[in-house]
Amino acid sequence: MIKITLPDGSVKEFENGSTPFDVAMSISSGLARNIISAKFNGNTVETVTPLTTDGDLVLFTFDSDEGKKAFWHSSAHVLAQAILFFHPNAKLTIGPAIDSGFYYDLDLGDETISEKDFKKIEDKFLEFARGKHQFKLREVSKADALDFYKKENNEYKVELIENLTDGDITFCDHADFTDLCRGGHIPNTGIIKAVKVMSAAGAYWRGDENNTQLTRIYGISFPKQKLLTEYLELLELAKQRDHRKLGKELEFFTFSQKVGQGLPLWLPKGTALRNRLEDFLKTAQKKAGYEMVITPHIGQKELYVTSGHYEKYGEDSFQPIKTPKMDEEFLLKPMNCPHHCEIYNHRPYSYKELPKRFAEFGTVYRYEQSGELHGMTRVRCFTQDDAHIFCTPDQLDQEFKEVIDLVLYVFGSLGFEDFTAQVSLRDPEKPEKYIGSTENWDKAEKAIINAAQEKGLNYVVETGEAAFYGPKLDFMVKDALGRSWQLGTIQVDYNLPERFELTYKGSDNAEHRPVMIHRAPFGSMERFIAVLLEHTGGNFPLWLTPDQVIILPISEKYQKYAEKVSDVLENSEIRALIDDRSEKTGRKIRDAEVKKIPYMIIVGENEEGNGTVSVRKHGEGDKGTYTIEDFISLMQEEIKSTIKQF
RNA sequence: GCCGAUGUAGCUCAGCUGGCUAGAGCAGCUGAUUUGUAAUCAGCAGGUCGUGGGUUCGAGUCCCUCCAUCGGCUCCA
Repeated sequence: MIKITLPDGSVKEFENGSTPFDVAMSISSGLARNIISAKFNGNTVETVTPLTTDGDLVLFTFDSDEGKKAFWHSSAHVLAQAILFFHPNAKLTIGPAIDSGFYYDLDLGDETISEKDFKKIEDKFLEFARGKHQFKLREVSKADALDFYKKENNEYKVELIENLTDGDITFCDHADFTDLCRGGHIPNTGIIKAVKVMSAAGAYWRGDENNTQLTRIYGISFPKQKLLTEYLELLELAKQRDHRKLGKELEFFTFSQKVGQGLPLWLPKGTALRNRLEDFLKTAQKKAGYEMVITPHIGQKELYVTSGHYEKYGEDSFQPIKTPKMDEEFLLKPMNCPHHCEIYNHRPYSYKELPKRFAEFGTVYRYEQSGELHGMTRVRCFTQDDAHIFCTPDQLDQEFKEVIDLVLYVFGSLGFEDFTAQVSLRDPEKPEKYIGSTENWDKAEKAIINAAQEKGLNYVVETGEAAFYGPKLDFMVKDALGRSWQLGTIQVDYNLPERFELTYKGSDNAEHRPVMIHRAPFGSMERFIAVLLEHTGGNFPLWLTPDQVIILPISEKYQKYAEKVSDVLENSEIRALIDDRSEKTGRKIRDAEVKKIPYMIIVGENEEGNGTVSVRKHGEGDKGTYTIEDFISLMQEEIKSTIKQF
């Protein structure tokens, strides 16, 4: 007999060799029907794996993340089986579960799969699924495994197996399909009731663009048709919050083929909102001891040779601007730091003057690959809410922590509670990707991790994600479709002070090197506003929204009164419009609702007579009648409650 | 840059396997209407069908080039 401990702490005895399925059966047959995966002593096991020791067992249904993972990973096997049916010569590579669904990467040789083929693949998938084939894991020796895939001429699997240790290799079979796999499957294919092939894309083998490009097929599957329908409806809903759609509808920004790819044009309403955001940060930064600076949009090539950017990116960026003078070349600035270093360098500093904090809403130009451009979240011209802090090594910890506070204040004020803090370190295997000494990198990485820990941030560490000049602490937020974008960023840099020979005079009367912190709480105005649009669906906090109130006179007769109300609001710094079209009130309300204007004020005979306004709130409807003064206090209260002081 | 898809009026879309002067709704303009909590009515105007080339008696429709956009990959100072 073995003792199995369940998550609720209860311990039960079972025959040696019982499976997670047997355990589930002993609890209820309903649970047994629904369990699709299990963890034994922390390791993922199949529901049919015999348990031979005492231990902790967790059972998973589709409702848990682990259950979904097993479900989708198993679905990837069936997907590969269905694709092989139509493309028998395709070579399998890998097929993992992802956050929503799964994919399988295959080398199709000369064949292709496009959207037209999805339906038949789905049909074949479901046909195989209905066969209720069991997933059976079996151990294979390294030699046999290599032999199997060498016979199939599958160099990808051979490469994978060569990196595995003998005795640790398993194949998974279901029906006539076999795949190299370490396990984590659902009991049988019959549980998969619904599948949707989402898209086909190219993906490089092992994520390296020098390798063959494989065909990646994305799919998602569910144990019930209804869940698939709901998922697809959710996707449709998410599309309604797409910043590209909302940005167009709300007239925030546009693009022009004539101006050029990835070069956004900010329209008046978008500009108004952006300026308001900039003012919000300027106020906080002033309190935090920053000083604003302004620098040119171009700089001599020499500037970037000094900074090291030219060597790193010269070939892949906007090419130098020539002048009538021979050998004179300027580059559009891809970042603000070199300019800020030269601002620091304009005079000597005493340690007593540090830290110096130079801030600039600096517009930068980067030649992003054409395939990478994406609405406002990835553009070729954007404005960073940049600042560079020059401090003594002793001040670094404190400064870094204060910057974290500022970023958290900005995120908190705008409702980004659901973010991930990511510490990006260098890849120790690829030192050629980075500039600067190992010693400085060690110091910088340590400083970031310390600060993140002391601030109690819930962070993840990503190796190899550092900038080429230093490690970073990034704040990642997801868009409507769940894609992660880097917004706020804080970076420690020992290299640029070195390269620009920045110094300060210490108390010992000797020259010392300051440490530099790059930081941008928004990241860039473009990306921040894009993600904010997706989060709010265009319904911004009252303080930020371009038009706060629209006044709707019932007819021309009340135009004068509408203007009077507008003037009073304007005197109280409330942004109001008047809809003076000769339309019915219902129409004006509809249009104002579509424009997502937070408050509508209806004025007619009653209001003019009593000096009042009828208030309607966006998305909520009629709020009743207020005196103008009461309405203004109502607005001011709401504005105050949505914006905190730093 | 690579893989797959898309591109018709300011916006959203129709236009079957190539065949009359390319359609609709919204937005716009003109006129009527003077309106009480999500679309008043009528008329008008608006497109060299992304670009350039080709096949054909004939191309929005088929083929190729380029451009842009979308979903991914790689990249992201």
